[in-house]
Amino acid sequence: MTKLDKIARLAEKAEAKSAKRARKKDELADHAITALKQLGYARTSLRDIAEMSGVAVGTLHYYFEDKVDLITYCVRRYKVGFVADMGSILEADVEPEQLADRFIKGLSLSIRREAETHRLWYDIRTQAMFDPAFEEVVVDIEDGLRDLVATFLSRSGVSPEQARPTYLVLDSFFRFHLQAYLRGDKGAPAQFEIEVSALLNRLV
Amino acid sequence: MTKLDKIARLAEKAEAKSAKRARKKDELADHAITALKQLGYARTSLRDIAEMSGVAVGTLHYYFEDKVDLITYCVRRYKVGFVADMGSILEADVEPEQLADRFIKGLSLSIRREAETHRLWYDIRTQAMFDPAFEEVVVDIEDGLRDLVATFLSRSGVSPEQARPTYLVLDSFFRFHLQAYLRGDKGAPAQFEIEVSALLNRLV
DNA sequence: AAAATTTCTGGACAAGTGTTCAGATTTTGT
DNA sequence: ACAAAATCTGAACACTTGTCCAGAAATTTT
Repeated sequence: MTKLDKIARLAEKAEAKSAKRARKKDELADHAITALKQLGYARTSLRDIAEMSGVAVGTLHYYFEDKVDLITYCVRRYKVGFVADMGSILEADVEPEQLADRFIKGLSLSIRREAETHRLWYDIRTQAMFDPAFEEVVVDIEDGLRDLVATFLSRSGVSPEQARPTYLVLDSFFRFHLQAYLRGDKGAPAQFEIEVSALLNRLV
Repeated sequence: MTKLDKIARLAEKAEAKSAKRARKKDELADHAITALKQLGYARTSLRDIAEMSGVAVGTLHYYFEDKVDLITYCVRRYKVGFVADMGSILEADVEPEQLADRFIKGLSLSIRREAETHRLWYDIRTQAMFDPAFEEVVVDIEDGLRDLVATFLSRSGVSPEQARPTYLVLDSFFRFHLQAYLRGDKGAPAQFEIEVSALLNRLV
């Protein structure tokens, strides 16, 4: 075995190790999200998360720097998943006329199915107004959402420079009907579809 | 002195007393707001507020039921003031063409001058997604804001049924540029004016 | 001036917070 | 099988939190 082989072997091992660590991190994050989405950032303690994850508090600090690190990791993880999900809708080979409809339906379905997770995003986004520690993750995610809208628009034949204002409008309606849904208004997602359709038809 | 006179006198006294109490409440609330807008809901303790107000913690509980009562009182108080301020702009006798411009300028000025107070509103609005105790005040205020937009639209000759969607759009841009402004982007209010003008011109 | 009421104080309390770390346990490498 | 390294534990620490309340101080009423 040459020296180069040894080095290659070691690098492989190191990578496998850090991959394992990353998997565990994600596993912990997933449990943390289930706690966070129920209570929100400020009300969720590390002990809540530890209990939910079935580990001791110390373990959390073994994988995450501190509470902020843990939470930003969680929010980033879930929001990346959301953007990917919505992105896959846009990738599907559908007529431009049906595209807007699919996109809107995907959003309203997400209100129904992931309402609690989305409110966590709004919680963190607001926290970022007070705590610079959350600025980076919020800007990153918001950029990702804008890009998502940009690809939607470009596939619908609309100038992509409309991406930011369109994202803001979509976000506003999304948030509003999410809020109504969380208050118990079961018709909110349907209402969201109607109102956003009307708006987008004017644009597209 | 008849019996009725006595009753009238007593009623007067009672009213004066409760008016004094109300004044003191407002005075405490104003101090509380200066603390809250700097730290946000979750990070502001009653001791912070007490120190800022120059009273002991016990005094706060003498005037307010609990922390939630104190905070909802504060938010309601400041937001009523904001709606009144913006409303007075709409009352001024100006041409419908200039009205939109004035309205938008009023909003962007408020980003500049009351950025920290507005972020407190967004903080409470988000808290309401987790804590039903904040639902009532949030719905009330959001109704007030929608009505404000409704009067603006009606004075601009636009159907008032557009009030809710228009409020949502305005709110979305307001929040976004407020966030940018708080991050240090001094040009955000001007950008807000440009983007919202473009949007409203299409509508009005 | 005395009594009654309102207003205010600040210490005490129990419960909770994030973080640390010595040591137990498990996994990995040889 | 042994040693080394990684993983995990949970008690301890130093603070902070909202709330309560006996009693002092100020104000109002008689």
